Amino acid sequence: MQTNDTEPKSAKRPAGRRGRPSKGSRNGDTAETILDMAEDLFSKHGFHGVTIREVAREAGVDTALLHYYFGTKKGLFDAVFLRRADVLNRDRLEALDRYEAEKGDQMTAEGVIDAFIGPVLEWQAKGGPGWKHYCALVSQVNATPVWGGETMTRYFDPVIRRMLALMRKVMPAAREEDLYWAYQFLSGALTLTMGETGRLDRLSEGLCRSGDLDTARREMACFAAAGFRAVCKQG
Amino acid sequence: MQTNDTEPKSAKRPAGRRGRPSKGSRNGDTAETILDMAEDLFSKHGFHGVTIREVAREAGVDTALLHYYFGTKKGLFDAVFLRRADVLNRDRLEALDRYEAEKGDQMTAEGVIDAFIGPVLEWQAKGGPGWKHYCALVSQVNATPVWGGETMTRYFDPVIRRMLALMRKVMPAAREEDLYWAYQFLSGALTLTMGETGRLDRLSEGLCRSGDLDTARREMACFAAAGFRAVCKQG
DNA sequence: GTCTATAAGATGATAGAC
DNA sequence: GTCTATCATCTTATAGAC
Repeated sequence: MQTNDTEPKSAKRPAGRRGRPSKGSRNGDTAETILDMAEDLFSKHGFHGVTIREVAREAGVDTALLHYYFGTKKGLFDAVFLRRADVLNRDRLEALDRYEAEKGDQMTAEGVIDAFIGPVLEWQAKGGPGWKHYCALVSQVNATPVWGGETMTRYFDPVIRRMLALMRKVMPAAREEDLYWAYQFLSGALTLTMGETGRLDRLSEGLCRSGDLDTARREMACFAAAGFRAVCKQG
Repeated sequence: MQTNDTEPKSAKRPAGRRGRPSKGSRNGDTAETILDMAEDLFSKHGFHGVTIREVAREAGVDTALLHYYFGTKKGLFDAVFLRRADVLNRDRLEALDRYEAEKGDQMTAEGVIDAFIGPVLEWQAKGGPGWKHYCALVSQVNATPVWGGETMTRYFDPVIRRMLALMRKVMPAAREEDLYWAYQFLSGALTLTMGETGRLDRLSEGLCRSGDLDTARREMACFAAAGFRAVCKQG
């Protein structure tokens, strides 16, 4: 229905229960449409702020169908969260690997951070509305106590560990604690940017746009690289 | 009930409708107890994840009383959010003013940022559980689309503008866009830290603790100051 | 696969007694 | 101030027809 999400790579389809529909609604995949609508609504109102009736209405189906595909409301949410996590993880690991292979011991903090944040901001900018919604959802989950932290850990820790491994090569004398704190600040900067809340636009009275993700990427790499170096007493 | 919130300054009491209770429950201020419980629950589950019945039960009163004091559920939420915002804004403006008065044109980026984040992390560390809940709540609201951004703007913009004004004095040649982007990254770092989600603890396998706010303050000032300088091409 | 019908309970809010 | 009682609505979820 709105999944024009085929820019950097190609999406997966880990549907809640089945894979192939065949008839009925004129579009290709009903489960996918449900996920798109759920993604949109969850990203705007959070898990508790959305009812499965709203999702069903937006998707043009009955609530019973959501239960058929995803079991429970939580099952629907998890399916939404998982769908793009795989794509994101693959692209980010690939970007970090490629960067290391290219530069070897010529790597810089800027380069590592750019490889880490690049795929995210790329999808957010060019992946269509679905990806924008997904990024906003991740931004919210990251700020949700207890289960939000656990969810982020479960899905995204490997990429973060890979990034930190590269950063250790760039700054061999860095203390471990400093690296972790610096990562936390980068994480906050990235997830807030993924929210595109429009706060920056209002604050700067239109001078900056939250949606200008090329600028965000450049500025964030510069800001965070300097931050890493300072905190880790390097350069 | 749990408001041992008298460390840096003293709290205000902008109760929803009345000021003075007189009899009934053995504690001093019923409305304040309701606010404490609502603050706790909202900070853990978000606005939609909490029912006024739960708040009433935790506070040991009937739901009708919540409506008596705060009108609607949204009214209750706003009262929670406003209660400590005044205290926070006063302290932060004061800290920035004091820093400028002390240092004049000897100010540094580190110093400005420390004055900006100091009062927040101070309350979070030493203000008791109520302040911890409040900080986690702000962290979530900051990541909430549309109304979250508007809420943050409404309550906290003056402090931010004051901080940016001082930063302009420290770095007179900085471009405005760069200042705003740098602020956004600092904001993300600060609000994520205010969440104390425990994510850092898990990621670092216990090496760093989210609740170690003295370290957070020191590292954040160092990280963000270097970031500001780099992005604004100064120093 | 998709829908109708409905169970079984929770929700925000109000009127009015004390 | 505080509670009891209640309304009208909405909630997730399931059974079963087509």
